[in-house]
Amino acid sequence: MASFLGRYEYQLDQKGRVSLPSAFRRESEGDRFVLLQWKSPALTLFPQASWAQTEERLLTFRRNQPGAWADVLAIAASAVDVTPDKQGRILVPAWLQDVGNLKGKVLLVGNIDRVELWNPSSFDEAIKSRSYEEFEKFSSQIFG
Amino acid sequence: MASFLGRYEYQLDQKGRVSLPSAFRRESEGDRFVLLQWKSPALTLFPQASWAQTEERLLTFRRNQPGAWADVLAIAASAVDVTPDKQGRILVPAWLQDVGNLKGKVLLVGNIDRVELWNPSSFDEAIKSRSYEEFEKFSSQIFG
DNA sequence: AAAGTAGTGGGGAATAGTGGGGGAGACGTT
DNA sequence: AACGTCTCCCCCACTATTCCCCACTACTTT
Repeated sequence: MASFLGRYEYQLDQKGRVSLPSAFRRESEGDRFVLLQWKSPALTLFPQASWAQTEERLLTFRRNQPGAWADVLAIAASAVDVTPDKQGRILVPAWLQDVGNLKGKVLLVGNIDRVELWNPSSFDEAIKSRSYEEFEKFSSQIFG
Repeated sequence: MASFLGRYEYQLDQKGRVSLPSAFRRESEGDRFVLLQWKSPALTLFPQASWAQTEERLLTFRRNQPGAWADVLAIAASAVDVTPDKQGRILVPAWLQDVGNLKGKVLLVGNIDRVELWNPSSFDEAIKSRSYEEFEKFSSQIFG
């Protein structure tokens, strides 16, 4: 299974393309991904394989929890299929650049089974705003 | 299986045609669709294949819940077969434009196994009127 | 030092959306 | 039966976007 780790700060060019770090390309078998926003302001990139499972979950949700239809729709509407070009870049559609607040530098962050795209300063804030005590507890449970 | 994702804002021309996004055309094998309204004010477009299953469900419904005959009839009456023309556009009959409140710009939204046609501002309202807390719960169940 | 790998930039061909002319067929009227 | 109207669909033309490809640079590897 893919395991995406590390952070890479790359350029979003004028055509809306970013390079996918070659380490990430190597990790994922196949070159099909789904890019979407579900957690503002970051964008999330799933390899096709794990997206298929997510899609299943969305479908059962839509069927069993009719009240959630708008949430399912919002997620599907924010998503796109993407495939890297020969240079290993993916195209970020304009509307996702907007909601992700991306222009110029983009931070590509590995998150184990997925990749997140962040505006570098939003990422810093998100990381810094953690509680130190909580992190202590958390990390000792994981690594202790 | 087809997986329709993303949002596209296209023009409904004076003849009542809208382009089906090429991404959607690629997803669906075959070029036969069924367009109808079952959830106001949106219109829904099913690829032939998944419509066949829906039709089965309608039939068993009409058989097992005789009280629902009028609902089944209403749905069947609102539905049309549509096929894109050589330019990839579908024709939206006038009565569906009315009930869908479509004129000028139309938002075509992927909803996994189907495509929805929305008046852009109705869509925004529908999306914005969701509860933030509910979505938090929902999305952590899906993506957590 | 040469060769390979990786990120960045941009030209140009192919694809996709938009608008409208015009012909074929359905239908209703005379 | 002939005529007119309306609808639908094919075709052509124009424009914008997308994506394929080549080139340049920096850095690493051999």
